[in-house]
Amino acid sequence: MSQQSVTMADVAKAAGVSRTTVSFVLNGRMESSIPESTRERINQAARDLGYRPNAAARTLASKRSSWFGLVTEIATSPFATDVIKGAQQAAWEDGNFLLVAPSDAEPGMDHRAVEKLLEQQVGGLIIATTWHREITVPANARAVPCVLVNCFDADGEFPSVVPDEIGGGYVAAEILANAGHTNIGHITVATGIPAQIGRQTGMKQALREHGIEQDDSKIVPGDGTADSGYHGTQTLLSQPDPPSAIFCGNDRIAMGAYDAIKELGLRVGEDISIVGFDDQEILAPHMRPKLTTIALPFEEMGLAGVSLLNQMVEGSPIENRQITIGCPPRIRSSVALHGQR
Amino acid sequence: MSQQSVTMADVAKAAGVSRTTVSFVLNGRMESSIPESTRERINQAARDLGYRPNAAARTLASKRSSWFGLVTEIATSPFATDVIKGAQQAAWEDGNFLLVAPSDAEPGMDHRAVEKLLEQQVGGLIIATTWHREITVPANARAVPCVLVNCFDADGEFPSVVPDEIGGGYVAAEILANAGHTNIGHITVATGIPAQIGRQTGMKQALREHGIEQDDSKIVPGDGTADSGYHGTQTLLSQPDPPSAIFCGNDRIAMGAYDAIKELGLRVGEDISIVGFDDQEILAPHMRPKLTTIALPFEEMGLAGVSLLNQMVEGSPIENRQITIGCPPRIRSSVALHGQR
DNA sequence: ACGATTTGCTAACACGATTCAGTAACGCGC
DNA sequence: GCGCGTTACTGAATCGTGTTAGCAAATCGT
Repeated sequence: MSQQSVTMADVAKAAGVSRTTVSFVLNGRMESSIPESTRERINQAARDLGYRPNAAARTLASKRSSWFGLVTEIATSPFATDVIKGAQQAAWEDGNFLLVAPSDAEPGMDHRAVEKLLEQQVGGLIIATTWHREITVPANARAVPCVLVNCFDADGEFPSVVPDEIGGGYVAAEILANAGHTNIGHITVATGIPAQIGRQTGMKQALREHGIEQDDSKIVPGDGTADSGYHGTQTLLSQPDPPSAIFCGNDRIAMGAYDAIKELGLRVGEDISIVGFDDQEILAPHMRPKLTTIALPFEEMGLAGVSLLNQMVEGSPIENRQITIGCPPRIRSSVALHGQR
Repeated sequence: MSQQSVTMADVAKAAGVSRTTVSFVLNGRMESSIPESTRERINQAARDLGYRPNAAARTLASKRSSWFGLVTEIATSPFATDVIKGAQQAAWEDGNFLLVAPSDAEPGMDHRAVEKLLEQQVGGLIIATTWHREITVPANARAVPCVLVNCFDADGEFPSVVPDEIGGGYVAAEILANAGHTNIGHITVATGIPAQIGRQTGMKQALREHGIEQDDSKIVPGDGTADSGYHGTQTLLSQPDPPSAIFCGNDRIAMGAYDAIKELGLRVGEDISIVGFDDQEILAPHMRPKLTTIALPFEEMGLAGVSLLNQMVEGSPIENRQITIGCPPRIRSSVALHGQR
């Protein structure tokens, strides 16, 4: 109906020049010598007619598209948002678009998603996961430059961007150590995944450097739920020498820990200090007291992924194929000074 | 480099037919009489060569694209995810794509976003917001069919999909009334927005039908934060005849309410019953006790939006321009029977 | 056995850009 | 007034597909 699309030819006619000239002017090709007067005339005509370039035609003719594909598990995640946001932002600034495809549910879905994206002529691919882990990349993803975000492949064939779990664990423990705590508990986020291994490694290192030794009984396995935090905390606090501080593997665990502590008649951030992990925005700043935690830099990871992809598409050499993004602490009110004075 | 794109012409040559025939077969045009044997030969050739259709060329030639544009505030929202997810799913099932553009930050951004999407030849637009409200639609959105999700325009020019706030408020109050509560408090989610007005209206209606009259002092204004829930609850419970149940305008308010109740030495779900609103997945099911709340149907709204858009694009008449999606209760453990026996 | 219909395909134009190769007009030095 | 370089453009091919119109051969009806 109102599909009265104005084409370059229309603009050309209106300005009294050829399509070629219009193309040069509108794309800002300066190497062709076209006087300011003509440029202005063409731009004016384009504006008057309400000219809107046809991206499909452009893609076809130039063999270069203005978008990247992002494959992610939309389903289970408040995190996906942040990755998308960061990637979106970076792409948008270069005039690029993000085509988001879901990789949920059945296996093989990701292969189909990549296939669909390739059909759309994406210039590059980002594959992102909601929790940090190893994945096997669908074979067809090799057709274009591809970057992994929050995940990695076994042989390191693909460049990847992951959070610095070790650094995060280190900072968490350091915060507690610096506050004077020497008896520190830890409830793990899960067992055997990069998040748990990294965070625990970082914690151990920080404690060692502060001359604190941590008994194995102070580390209790959790499963990422508030329930596991609740029970883990009960376990820790019922020991003969209960810790004065607990590093919780994630914010939900911290949430459960709060409940257990309060039920025992103790006060979080006074009697017992807590540090979480993830910095979930609808959780951590709203807990009482507000949770001190370590942020997972999803937005920055999405951003870094797109930057990396841009470099690859432009053919620049990649100096660093394994980018880790720092996990910055968010100091709030759940850690108390503990001390010997 | 590996851009060895296989075209229809290649498939045609391999199968020993013309390009036209390949196009017919691959698009499943049955009105042209082509024997099964030829079809099979062509399909085989396409598979062997790894043929992948070029969406840009297809869009250009057919003047119909396989994607919709979704404009949303990516930034501030765990909700955006769900809308995207629902829309994604619906679009995907019809072989369509969702092009997601951010409308954040500066005003005018949404206009630019729509412009960009139109350049990509989107066949329709969805404009979604993170909280239910009135918006002014960018003028250029009228170029293609356009549906509003979780928002609406002043004159109802555009079809919209919004949550049934009144129904949600009704159900929330009904849950409490049915449990035997007659003295019910309410902490509003904000002041003067559709969510507050609708939920409060629904609550009043339910209470009236149950023969319960609610004093104005039982309604305290909140601002959507946990803090306002905390203080609101203190206000309510320090009254001469404190309520036995509180309907919280959202889940974060409920979170604050929990803290206030526990601090007073009372037990949530036993001494005081709580109903929330939103059903934030990383919050409500993890609270202790698990929060009974009313869900905001973001995913369904995204889905409904795309369905509506599909109808419009196909030119079907729209029977219902103002779709409201129900807000279903999620019964958990924060409501206790209160009673006269 | 002959015209009419069906079957099985193909030629050719269109879509809206990009881009390479080329050219007409003009100024300028000598 | 001839050659040369610059300025200001334009023509035509190309990208990969959709789509209409039509053609040759096979089949059918009588």
